[in-house]
Amino acid sequence: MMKTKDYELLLERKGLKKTKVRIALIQHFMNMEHAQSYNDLQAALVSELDKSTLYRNLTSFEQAGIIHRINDHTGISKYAFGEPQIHGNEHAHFVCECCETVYCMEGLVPLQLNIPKGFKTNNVQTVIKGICAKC
Amino acid sequence: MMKTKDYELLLERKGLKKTKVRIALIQHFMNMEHAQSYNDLQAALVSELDKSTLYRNLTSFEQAGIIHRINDHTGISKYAFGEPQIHGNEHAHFVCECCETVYCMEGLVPLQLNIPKGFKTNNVQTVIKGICAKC
DNA sequence: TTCACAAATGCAACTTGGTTGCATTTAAAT
DNA sequence: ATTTAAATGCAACCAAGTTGCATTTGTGAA
Repeated sequence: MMKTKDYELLLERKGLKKTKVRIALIQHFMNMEHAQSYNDLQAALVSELDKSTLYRNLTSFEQAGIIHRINDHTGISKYAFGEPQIHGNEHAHFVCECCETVYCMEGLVPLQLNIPKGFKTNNVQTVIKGICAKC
Repeated sequence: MMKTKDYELLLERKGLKKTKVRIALIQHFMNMEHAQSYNDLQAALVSELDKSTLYRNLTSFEQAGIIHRINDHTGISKYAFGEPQIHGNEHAHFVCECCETVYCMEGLVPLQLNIPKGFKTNNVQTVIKGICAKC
């Protein structure tokens, strides 16, 4: 997929400084296929990363479109590589009720709702709960 | 719709004691057309209700199917009268990006996702963000 | 009606995800 | 090498929600 050093190009393109923390973070996101919580990240990035630094970088990355934030209805935000918009529509997320892993589901969400008059839809977010292939 | 004292029948039927707090709570839910946050409830139920009592009752009510909990992706749970299951499918929720009001949307959510092999879907929750009729 | 018991309440203390203010450090442009 | 704005780390903080425990209250049986 991505060549070595592509994360540096990514940071450059977004006008973000290439700091140690950011490079470690972005590499980790590229290696993980599942969404990561704050705790996942803190545990994975061995070198005791500061809480506020981590959260601030997650926010920067999200704003830059490097990662997207996922709310899996546990109240705890998770983050995954890539922008939420795929083909102009948001993708759905699958939350395993057993292992709590969050998967990004490719494929559009065809949705025909009867929204009442006067309501303007901006975006639709779908969370699917169930049991994943591993459980 | 509901006759006077129906909330008492509701509590009885669910095997819940008819306490002052519960009667006030359930009446409030019946009068409110929109989802209520902890703060909404605390502000509405004038008689300084205890935090843990309120949360515990919200949990009981949810388990009994009197109310349902809604996650509108702000990280703050909201609660609305009624069960989430309508015709065997969960209804969608509309969150106004302006006034933050959460509306329960009637009507099914027809959904055709390509869930990968080995994934078992239990339920689907949809949050629609946009601008409501009042804003 | 009263008695007894389980369940509900209220209080305080705690947990946790996330934020903020500020001094120090560092990336990178000149 | 110098400068400067942005990033980091630390501590203190905030808010949503939970827990343990003593007290009160609803309810069913005597």
